[in-house]
Amino acid sequence: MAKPEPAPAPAGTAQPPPAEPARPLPWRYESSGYMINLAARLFERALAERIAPLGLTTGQFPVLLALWERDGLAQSELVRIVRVEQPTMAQILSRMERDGLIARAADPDDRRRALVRLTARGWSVQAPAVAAAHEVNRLAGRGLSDAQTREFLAVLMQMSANLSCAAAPGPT
Amino acid sequence: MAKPEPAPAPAGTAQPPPAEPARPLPWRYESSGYMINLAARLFERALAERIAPLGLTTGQFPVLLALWERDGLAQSELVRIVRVEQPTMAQILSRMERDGLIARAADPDDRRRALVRLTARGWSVQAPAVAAAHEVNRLAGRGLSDAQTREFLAVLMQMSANLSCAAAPGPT
DNA sequence: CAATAAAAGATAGGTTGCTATGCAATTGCC
DNA sequence: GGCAATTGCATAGCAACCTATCTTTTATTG
Repeated sequence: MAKPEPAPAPAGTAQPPPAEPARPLPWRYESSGYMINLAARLFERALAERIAPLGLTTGQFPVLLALWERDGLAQSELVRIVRVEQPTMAQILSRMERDGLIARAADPDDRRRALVRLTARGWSVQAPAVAAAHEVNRLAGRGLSDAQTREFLAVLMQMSANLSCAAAPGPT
Repeated sequence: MAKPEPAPAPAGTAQPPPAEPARPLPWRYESSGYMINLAARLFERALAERIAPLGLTTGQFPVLLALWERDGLAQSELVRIVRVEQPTMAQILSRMERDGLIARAADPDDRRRALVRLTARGWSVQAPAVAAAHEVNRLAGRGLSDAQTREFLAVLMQMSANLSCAAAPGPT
């Protein structure tokens, strides 16, 4: 019947002695990729429901972070910063323009480029949106020490770097 | 001009003395949610390009893992195991059926339920697909000790548990 | 037993991600 | 100067997520 399987008991926490014959964790829970994917979806859901009242979506968030830090970037620069593919960025920017968060103006120096500028509304959501993101991070990190969180972030960075410049093993 | 920003140097690795005035890392790199989202996308890309030759996609992978472990599950059980919403599962199963990975048969005991069974092709991709996933995990974890990886997985589980039963703070 | 509630699944519509492709503007090279 | 390569962006099409809603079947309950 396949038990409900509602999140494996938080590892590292003491558990009552298992009445069952110590069923081993399914393999997936020892796979970094599987667990990262799961955690990423949970983070996204948690953020989505908190920024929806602001009229924001999760995909817009990294773009806003970049623009709040430096307004007037071109699409190609946002692509490099946010690290999504160019058509993904084009699509997100279209919706942000539609929703009045940004405006695009042609770059006079290079007519191929379109500079992205925040509107008043784009600026106005900064404080509450950042607060929502902080709250999700705080909630997720409950029960973890600062050292654990820092080490966790360091591992994430190492893994991202490992996967960044790693195409599939070419059939040499 | 916004520097290229091609992956922040892998933290924990020695870096040459910064010639620049020690520009602080943008805030996003200290956000668990941001970094998990980034890592998850990189994992997904790496897995996708390795299982594409098998005719598989990343969304099908968790479903296959569940079915390889126990064939003949109902859609609702897969939903609980894989932890996606029901319409997402329905869509993935439709494509898997279309692609000849699974077959759906009505449950004689409950005519609402449709039992999902692997086809011969669904079984045949198990070994190479699992090997591909292992390779991605191994690649991502390069330079990390076993202890680091275990601690990393424990943190991911804790965060997933924290975010699982955590709706937004009701406007009480 | 009949009416209602709950559960399983399908469908519609939206966002985010990808690849592949096409077009226009700029750059490089002879 | 002129032609090719590169760069910036848009579009089409698909997969994987989501919420909202509907139908059908089973379970509950008065």
